[in-house]
Amino acid sequence: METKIFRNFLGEKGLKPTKERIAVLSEVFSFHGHFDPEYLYLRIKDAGSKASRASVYRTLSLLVECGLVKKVTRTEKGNIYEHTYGHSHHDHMICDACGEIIEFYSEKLENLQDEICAENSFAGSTHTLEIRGHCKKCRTKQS
Amino acid sequence: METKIFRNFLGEKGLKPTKERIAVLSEVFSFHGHFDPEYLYLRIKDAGSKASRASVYRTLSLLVECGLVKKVTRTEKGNIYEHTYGHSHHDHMICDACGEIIEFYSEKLENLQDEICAENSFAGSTHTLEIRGHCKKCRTKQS
DNA sequence: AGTTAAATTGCAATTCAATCTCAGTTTCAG
DNA sequence: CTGAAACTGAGATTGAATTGCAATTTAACT
Repeated sequence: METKIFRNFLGEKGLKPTKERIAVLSEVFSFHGHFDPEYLYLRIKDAGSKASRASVYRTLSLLVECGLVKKVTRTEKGNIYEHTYGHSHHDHMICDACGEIIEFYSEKLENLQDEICAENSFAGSTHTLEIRGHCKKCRTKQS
Repeated sequence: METKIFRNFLGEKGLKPTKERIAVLSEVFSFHGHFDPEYLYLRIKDAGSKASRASVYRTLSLLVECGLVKKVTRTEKGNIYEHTYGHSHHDHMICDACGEIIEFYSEKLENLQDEICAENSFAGSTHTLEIRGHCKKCRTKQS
């Protein structure tokens, strides 16, 4: 399914579904969780496919452009991505103590953000909300 | 006031309030708005003070560490900062076309986030919300 | 004021993610 | 099949950020 979407996207842009691009695509969807370009590059090699770092970067941009992948955040070590197809939108809470990442979703929150965008004549397309603090476990451990 | 806070912070860490550090500090608080390290470096030069790029970067880290300055976001062109002392909490909308940064604050949004934290037994301390899209100007320009 | 150890600076070198260049390769429409 | 256009990989390049280091500055203590 992802493949179909990607091939469609490429077709519409006059781009070609090369082995390298498909290798990147399949690897991105072969696991769950966050990743950075280098990690992905190594996984692709490991999987026996081949695609240079340059191709990984180039393909990643395409995947983001067609909405199959999202750039989650930028760290001091580079960009972090996650695949989004088949996963609904969510935001993150990150525990400063143990690093646990809790995903959450709130319809109300989404609507409120739309309202705020409208108030500012801003056409919002994506957002990132990251709440930092302490998770239940670490809260009690503290006291 | 900022100066007092910063001097205190330096004192506690056994660091020295050098001309360069103070020059960076004053320049940061001499204007309102967002900035990147290079822009700050040029402003300092312009103001007749002197501090190398290295010192600007090093001092900026200290200012973030002591809470007077906040790293707002990371763009493809580098980090963006803002001074926080004397400014209340707000979130950002960033235009993908022209890079404009719009600040906003919503009481409702804050409350809603508190609710969501409570639902997840999470003790939230800070958050970052960044909405990306197109600002009014770039919206109309597009069509 | 003078001395000295520790902190600091600036420059240049370095790092590292990301992008670009370009010659050789692959794709696919006709 | 064939050729034009699209792609690729390797290495060069970019640019923000960091670091090493010799020279300089700071400030605590005489």
